[in-house]
Amino acid sequence: MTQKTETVHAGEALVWQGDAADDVFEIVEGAMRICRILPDGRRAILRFVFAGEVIGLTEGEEFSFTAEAITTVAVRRMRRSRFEAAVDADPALRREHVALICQELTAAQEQMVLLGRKSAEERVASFLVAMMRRAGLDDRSCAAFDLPMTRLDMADYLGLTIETVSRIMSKLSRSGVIAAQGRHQIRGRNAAGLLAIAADESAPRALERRAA
Amino acid sequence: MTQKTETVHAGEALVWQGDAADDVFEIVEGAMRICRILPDGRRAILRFVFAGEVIGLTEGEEFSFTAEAITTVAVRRMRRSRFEAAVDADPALRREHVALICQELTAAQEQMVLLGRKSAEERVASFLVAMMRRAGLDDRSCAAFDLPMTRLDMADYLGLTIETVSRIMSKLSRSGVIAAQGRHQIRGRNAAGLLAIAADESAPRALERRAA
DNA sequence: CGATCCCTTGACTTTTATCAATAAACGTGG
DNA sequence: CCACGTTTATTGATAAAAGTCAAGGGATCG
Repeated sequence: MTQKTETVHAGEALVWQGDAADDVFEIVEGAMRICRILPDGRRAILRFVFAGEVIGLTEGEEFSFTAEAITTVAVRRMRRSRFEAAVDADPALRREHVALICQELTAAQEQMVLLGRKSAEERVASFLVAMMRRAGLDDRSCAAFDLPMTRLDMADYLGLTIETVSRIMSKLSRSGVIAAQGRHQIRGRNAAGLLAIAADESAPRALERRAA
Repeated sequence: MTQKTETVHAGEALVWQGDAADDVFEIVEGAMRICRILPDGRRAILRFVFAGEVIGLTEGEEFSFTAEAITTVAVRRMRRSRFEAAVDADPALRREHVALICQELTAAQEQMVLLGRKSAEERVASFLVAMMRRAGLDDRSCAAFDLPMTRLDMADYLGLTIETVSRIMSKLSRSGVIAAQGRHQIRGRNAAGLLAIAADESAPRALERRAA
């Protein structure tokens, strides 16, 4: 069961946009970024992938993105054909497969709201909240959590520039909402404050409900 | 086979964010918008849905969005439980189901790039190209196509304001790339020009390929 | 310990949003 | 079918937010 893993060093690519999508990968350890590049070089990061998550679930013939290691990464590689056959054969696996894709879609939708309608400060706060939760921290916790990616990665994920991200991180530190411990570790100091800044949807259903 | 359809009039909601997601809908005729609202009232449109497309494929317990009719819409309603059972029972249907979800995810990813990294003009041009293609028009065609949604809908979909959308539509008209025929119909006059403005990724793989 | 890379901060510019005033399209009823 | 009222869109002037350019400061890694 414990299959061998491959190592991808920080900064190296696991797959390139345009490569034949013959494999599916499970991240065993570390963090990766999923990028897409515009013709003139602008970069968008579609998502970050952490240990336990899967890359390549929904690809067609070719990968539509480049996947690069942020830290040293350990991955398990599976032949797509074998993977798909296994999923197809097992109803439980099938359900899990669909659930994973749906989760990815849900995350993408939240990101569209963030990119389309939130201010720079709200974007950074939302991102920090998401990272905090991913680390398994409670919304009231003040424990530290990692931010393995660079400011540039954050900027390309949040649709901002590195300078804007940096300024907002500084501002949040100054106002005591977070406390930076080096560049890649944050201690939440006031998670409620972060949450308030994030402007996250608590669905004001009543407000919208005018017509039947 | 030809089940009865329900009618949703322009401006009415088919489902509300927060409603129990007990049904799946197929749009038979017309166009809808899928919206999410932030607590302070800001609105994001996640996608537009046209005839032949399905709403509610990936929802959990509750709908995470509000679906409103842009034009008069005819929908076929299916009980989710029946729908899921049918999909689960038929391998071909299962594949189609997964393919549809993947398509939605692909669209969401392209939208993330648009919202995160494209200028206002590029966003509008990309949108017009997409609408042109959806209408079945060739990239060299100069036929007219419909834009059923309002400028506000476009703005909320593209992460812009109504004024910016309007200004850019005017600019594209002035420069002869499109020709407006009323508010809701566009004649492409120079699809290549639109395409060039759209800054769409033609994956410059070679450029990026530095490291092994 | 030194070199590099990444990040931070400041000054200034650009883009897009906001506010406000028309103007054009649409729908309704006469 | 036309006139009117309403809604939606356009345009202009101004403001705000974020981007760009540039200089320095801190981490981090051999």
